[in-house]
Amino acid sequence: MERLPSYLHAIDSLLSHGVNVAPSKILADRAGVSPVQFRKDISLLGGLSGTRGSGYDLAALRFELRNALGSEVRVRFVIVGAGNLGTALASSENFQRGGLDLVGIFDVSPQQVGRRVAGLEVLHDRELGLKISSLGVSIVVIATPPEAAQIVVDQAVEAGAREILNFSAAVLHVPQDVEVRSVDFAVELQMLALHARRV
Amino acid sequence: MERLPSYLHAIDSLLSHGVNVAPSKILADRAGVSPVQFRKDISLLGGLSGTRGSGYDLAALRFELRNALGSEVRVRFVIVGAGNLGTALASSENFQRGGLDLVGIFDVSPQQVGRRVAGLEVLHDRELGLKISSLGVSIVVIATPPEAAQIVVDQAVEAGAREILNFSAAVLHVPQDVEVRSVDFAVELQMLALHARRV
DNA sequence: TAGATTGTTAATCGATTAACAATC
DNA sequence: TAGATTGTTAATCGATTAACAATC
Repeated sequence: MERLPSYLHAIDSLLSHGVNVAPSKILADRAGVSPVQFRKDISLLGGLSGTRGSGYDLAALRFELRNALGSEVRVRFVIVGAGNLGTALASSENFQRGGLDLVGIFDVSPQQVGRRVAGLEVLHDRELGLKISSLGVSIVVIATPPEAAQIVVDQAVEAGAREILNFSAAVLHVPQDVEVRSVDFAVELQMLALHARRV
Repeated sequence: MERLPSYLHAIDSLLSHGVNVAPSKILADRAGVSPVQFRKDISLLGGLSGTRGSGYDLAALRFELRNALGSEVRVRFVIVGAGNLGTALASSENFQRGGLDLVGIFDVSPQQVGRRVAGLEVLHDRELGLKISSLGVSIVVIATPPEAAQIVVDQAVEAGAREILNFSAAVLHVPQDVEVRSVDFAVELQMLALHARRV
């Protein structure tokens, strides 16, 4: 499931080069997986769009994928923390394919509040709860220092957020029905350091 | 294995609060995993340091973990891309526990080159290869736009890098003996969006 | 001893891969 | 038909969890 977006990306890239049909080998390579895994994933989707002997009709496959990802339904998210990390995330823009809308950026620092980032004015954290409940925001991205993370999450969940993407080093505690995904730079690095030392 | 750093973090935090012995329940909770999983992981390490009935001697456990992670051997890494993302990563500092040394930051933009980030002067990309081979850098963090990522990786691998941490949206191709870990903001968001739409 | 907690074995689960039959 | 390529079944693998015996 987590590979679907990269499949979609591979398809878009091929379509923009004028390719309309491609075998799993090509598609899988562009998405960084094995051809078998690609085919397995696609077949699990149900509405098959491959043709034995030639490959996949990219337009049909794209339709299937977008359907599976539910990309027509737009989802709103906000970023808390307008420092370097928050700014980088807000500016990345590649979240736009995929039906995602960034509708708010928050910070507590007077230096950040009022600044414009990615076309949005940075608001103070105290407005976070209201914004979440009034706009129906369900995803909150945490780009704050670890000390502030849990407090922000508690406010966000209280206001109705149900998915948290955590870029701080903090371990977050949330109710059962809230999903948390965490990205920890230090942990990722240490995994690689392990590999480096083993050699 | 990827959970070890967070166990270490939990231990350090408890030790600094004056706690010397703790049961798996407490430690696991702080690390965000189940007590069973914690015990399983620790027991897999070999040199056991838990006492039935009371819990783990934190100092001993810390020793075991640091040993397993090989934290005494310092590993050098560089960051390519000194934009918001690269700057955020360089400033995160929480990689320092763990024996990791940031020894270089690179960019192609004249506006970035010469600027100081996290105590280091930003160098031009063209110096990347030399720096990697002369300092024995094995980990390269990619914080460039996706278009530049593969080119940078090719240079880095050519110069001797063996681990890549990729924050760009590009799918990277490397030789068999090079390890790549990728963090894609858009993909993470889409996973959460999936969850949001399902509700 | 009784209570708490570890360490381990076996069961479960899910994801990946191998092998191959189906078919364009 | 022959070659290429998909779709599926079964085997494999690894990681997680449940259950419980060991023991402080």
